[in-house]
Amino acid sequence: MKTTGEIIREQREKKGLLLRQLAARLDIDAAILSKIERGDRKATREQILKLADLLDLKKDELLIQYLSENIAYDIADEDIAKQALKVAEKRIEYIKRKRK
Amino acid sequence: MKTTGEIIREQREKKGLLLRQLAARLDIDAAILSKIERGDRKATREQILKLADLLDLKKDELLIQYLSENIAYDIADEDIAKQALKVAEKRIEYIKRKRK
DNA sequence: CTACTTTTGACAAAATATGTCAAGATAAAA
DNA sequence: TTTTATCTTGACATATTTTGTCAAAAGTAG
Repeated sequence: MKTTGEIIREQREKKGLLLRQLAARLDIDAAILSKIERGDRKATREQILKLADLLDLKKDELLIQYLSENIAYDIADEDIAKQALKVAEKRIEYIKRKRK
Repeated sequence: MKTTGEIIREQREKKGLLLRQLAARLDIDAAILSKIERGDRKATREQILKLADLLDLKKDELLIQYLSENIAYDIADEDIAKQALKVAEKRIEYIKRKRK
């Protein structure tokens, strides 16, 4: 299963971009982008959207990867992780229903 | 659907405890507990476990409520919330499989 | 070796989370 | 209705986490 960072690195290399070049466009130091690609640091939501744009990746797909990774990271250590996800799903349905 | 705060408040009242009393046992100001019960502030994971203990609630159940609420809060605004949850589930399975 | 890219770690700044306190709102008792 | 106790709210302080910079080390190709 690919990480968000791996997806980004692959696509950056496909485009022939250096860390330095892509980082400049993101307005951050190359060190951070390196860490993001390697999974040492999390990107921000804004950076993910910019990256999708700059690398011609589908925004929604990359965002799903990114969000799911954050969620998994938050609860993977919990024995009850799966149950928490199930309840979260119901909660979200509930919230969306209520908003209409 | 009940919030974690509502569950806590109900149980505190069932036990006949004042905010001040329960807060003291949690080692925080009553103001914070009030906010937690009303959904103004998030509890910490540690506080949730202590609360389950002090209020005779099942640790796992309260923790599931709490975690699911945090997850839902994080992504409820996203159109792709549900898809992110699905992928998160797969990711968690993947992580757990890998660990063994 | 040299020149270039990437990685790493120490540190700084910014943002967020967590808490205290005191004053205001609410409600029940006298 | 005044008094008393509880709860709520908002301003502020502190602590923790996140996000970033920089420079040196490590890796890679000519």
